[in-house]
Amino acid sequence: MRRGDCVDRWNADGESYWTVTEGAMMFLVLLPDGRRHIAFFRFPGELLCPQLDGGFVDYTLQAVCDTKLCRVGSLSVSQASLNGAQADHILDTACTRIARAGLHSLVLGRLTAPERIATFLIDVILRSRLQMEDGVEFLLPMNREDIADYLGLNSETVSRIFTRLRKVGVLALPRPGRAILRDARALLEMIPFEAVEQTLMPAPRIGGGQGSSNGEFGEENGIDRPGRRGAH
Amino acid sequence: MRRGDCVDRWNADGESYWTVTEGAMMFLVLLPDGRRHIAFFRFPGELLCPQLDGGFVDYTLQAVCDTKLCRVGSLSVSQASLNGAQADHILDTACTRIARAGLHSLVLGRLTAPERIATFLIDVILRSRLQMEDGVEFLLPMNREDIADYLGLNSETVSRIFTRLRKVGVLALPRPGRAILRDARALLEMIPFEAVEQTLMPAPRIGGGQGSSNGEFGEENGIDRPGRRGAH
DNA sequence: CGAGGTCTTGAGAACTCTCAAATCGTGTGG
DNA sequence: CCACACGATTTGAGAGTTCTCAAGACCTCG
Repeated sequence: MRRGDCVDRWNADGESYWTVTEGAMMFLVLLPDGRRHIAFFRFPGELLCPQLDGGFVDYTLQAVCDTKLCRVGSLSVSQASLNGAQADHILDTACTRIARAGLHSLVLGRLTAPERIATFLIDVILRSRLQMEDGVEFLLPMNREDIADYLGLNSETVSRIFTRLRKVGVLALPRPGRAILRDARALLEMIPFEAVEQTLMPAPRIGGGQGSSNGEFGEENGIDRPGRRGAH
Repeated sequence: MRRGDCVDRWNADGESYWTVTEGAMMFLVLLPDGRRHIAFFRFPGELLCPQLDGGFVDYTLQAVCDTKLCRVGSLSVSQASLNGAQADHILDTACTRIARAGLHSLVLGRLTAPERIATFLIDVILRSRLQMEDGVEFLLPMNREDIADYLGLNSETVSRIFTRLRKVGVLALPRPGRAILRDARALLEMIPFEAVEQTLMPAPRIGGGQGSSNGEFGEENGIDRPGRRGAH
């Protein structure tokens, strides 16, 4: 798919789901008066599933850039049709999304524009399975307006902040769609969270798959208890 | 419990969950620099469950006012320990929360202060199982600051908008903690959504919820490519 | 090399916030 | 029962961040 191509209501039969293989997808909401809002981006490896993504009356799921999807299955997200491991995986994905969504509300409700951008960049890097280290290069396929609509800003503000980050030496933007982290520490210091990793990449919370640092997929499904989680 | 009382990390054993019986609870996040954020409120009948509510490193679950909780059980939210109906219910709750959270992101990211307040009030009324009709009286137990921290505003702004709503005859506030809807139509017209009920009160989407009347499911299929749809 | 779109930059406006003070309401103690 | 004290709410004035509108620069693609 190319930028702007849609997966229309993306559930032919109400049950299909996909993963992103390459590129990125965005979930776009358009208000009657034209305001635009992007509810989330999905990167390679992440699941697209109507039941776990929905909640809007009007939306489209669009490709951010050249993107490939892989149809995982036509699966009723219901206990009746899942085996235990599948059910736990679905449920864990759901919980991770609740966590992410809650964090995003905090970002939109309480962070300044620069803080939102910094949080966004760190999130992109971590979800790309990269380290927060100087020199890492990462994909940033969405344009300024997409980022703005995701962060509750406008594109000019996003642009100004990117410019500032470039001038301060935090970030380099060698070509569109691509970015290099130049000063990881400075970027981390821009955001008002302490436990960044745990905050942005919530650990699985269902069925005990505790070791995985991969927020989106808890491929483990043992049934032992991780005990109390979170910072105390 | 009285206002401010906490359910500390509310999962002694990591597995308990409750419902609110009376009053209201709020999920409070405090940033290191003192900024306050309320991720959600829970009203009577709604479920409190760490796995389905979490995602923050630091939070407290506090009573908004005099509140009673009822412990539903000590239940592992995992396929292994649930029967089919329970699992579907948990999963459906999770999906509803994803939906709500997505909507809340839109509210915080793209709505003006008066729109946020109007959306909030309508949400409170609908979740109290009341109709959007002139004259309905409803509980509004949270104070201005709580509302502000939930909506990404500050308490003075909330207060100003409430005052305006009172003067315009949309709302009456006979006593703290209680409100009367005077002009339902006017309140509805303040918000930029069309299908208010479906937007604010998402229908169940697990286990047969699919065929329902809202336009959420079951249209055409799969991936379409209407050329490029991103550019206007 | 030209066209179209994206990104950048600037100037002014708008909305919301901050700080401050007055008012209101409730609970307490005399 | 009344006075007082404390917290919550309201209101005002000014400041600040972000938005809007606009124009120019840049880049990619044909």
